[in-house]
Amino acid sequence: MTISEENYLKVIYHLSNLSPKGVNTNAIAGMLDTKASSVTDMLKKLSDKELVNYQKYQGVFLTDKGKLSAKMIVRNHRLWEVFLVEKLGFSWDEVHEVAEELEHIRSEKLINQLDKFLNFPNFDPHGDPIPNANGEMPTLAKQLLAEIEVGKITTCVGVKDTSVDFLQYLNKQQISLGTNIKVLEKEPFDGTIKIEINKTVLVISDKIANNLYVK
Amino acid sequence: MTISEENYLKVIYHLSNLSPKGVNTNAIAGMLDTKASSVTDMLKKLSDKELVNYQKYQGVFLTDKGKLSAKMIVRNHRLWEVFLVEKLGFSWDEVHEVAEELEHIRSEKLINQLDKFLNFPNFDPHGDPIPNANGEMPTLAKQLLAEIEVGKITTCVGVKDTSVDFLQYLNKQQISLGTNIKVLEKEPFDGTIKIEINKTVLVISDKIANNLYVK
DNA sequence: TTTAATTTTTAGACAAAACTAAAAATATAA
DNA sequence: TTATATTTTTAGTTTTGTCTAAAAATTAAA
Repeated sequence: MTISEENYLKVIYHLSNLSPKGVNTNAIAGMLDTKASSVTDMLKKLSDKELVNYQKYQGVFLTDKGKLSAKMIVRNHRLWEVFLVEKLGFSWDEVHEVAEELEHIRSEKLINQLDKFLNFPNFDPHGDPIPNANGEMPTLAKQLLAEIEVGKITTCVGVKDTSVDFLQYLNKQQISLGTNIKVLEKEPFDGTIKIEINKTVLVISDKIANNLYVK
Repeated sequence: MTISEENYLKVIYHLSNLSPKGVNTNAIAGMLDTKASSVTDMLKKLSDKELVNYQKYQGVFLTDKGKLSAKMIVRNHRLWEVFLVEKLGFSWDEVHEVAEELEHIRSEKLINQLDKFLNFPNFDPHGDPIPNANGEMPTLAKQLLAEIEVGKITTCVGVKDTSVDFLQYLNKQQISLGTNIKVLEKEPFDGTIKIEINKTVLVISDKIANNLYVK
């Protein structure tokens, strides 16, 4: 499997969670920053290899084989992210780009030994679950901060948006995985929320509250 | 720079130590398992990028720029080899293939943090020197075992041939970096040498003795 | 339901890096 | 020194993954 094929599989995997009735050609093109015609070409190739079920104009689905391949790439990506943060001192907003390259290194032994070296982590630095060697995903009941009632205290366990801008905003506000957050007040008019973190009171927008996972 | 370009630079770098009057097209083709015509094409491209000095039919030299690039690839390769052995439990005959992929990951921060994480090692698991971030190479006075006088005790510090077969032969004989070797007897007729390792007496061929570095 | 807009696919082309086969240059041997 | 062998280069293809432009299918709107 080429790196390009792996990137398509990964994107289709992520998109199929959002659109369970077939992933659109345009959506894939958007994620990979390429043209729809290129996507069509690649879907034919992936289909020939039985990694996807593809019918012209009808969107695409991963086969079981394709899904497992995609999960292994996600596993690689997330394990490398843990390594970069825990062992090499990267911050959570710096790891994505490098992990995009490292995820394509082809060695079962490498990734399984890395997993062991990191003590079989269940979640990556953004709180996303890491598939195990069989492709099984750990689960964690989590909610968006926007859904928490006033007065409750919760703990940050993940981010929905993993963009550098959002992560750096969280750094600035001293919010990271494990941070305790108390919901003080919700403004119905615009959805802003007043919260308390480490004895500091802070007002955050609904956009922030809808991208932070808590438990 | 593409991965292919990097591989050419690396090979030219290794070969220029052996043939200081310009590296042959055929030699490069042999190392990269490709055809001479492909090499010619690539030499033109590397020449356009000022990574090599290339004159038709006259062999090729690395420019300073090319030499530094090559050293950085070698640095990456050897640091990853140290990581694989020291942290992930690989043996010295298993690391080369994976390091061939890891060496192409493009991130200054990654490699410099890895270097730090590994405690700035000077030599890789085969005893080869690791260039520092400026491209400077540590040196170590070493000799081939074949050159050692009868009666002397030396320590294994490296291998010249890093092939899997040779490394596994050494595993079988319990020879690794740091092993003490006493030269008991040399047979002038065929160059075989009788040595003592850990109180065990062993006869090795001249081929072995000419591929083991000692100090 | 017919028309318009959007999405997707096809057809044909291109760049990178390889290949084959033939030509040119260099090196070796008679 | 001429002839032969070897090495290297050129010329022309191929494959992978991309692109543009145009055609076809689907979806949305009048």
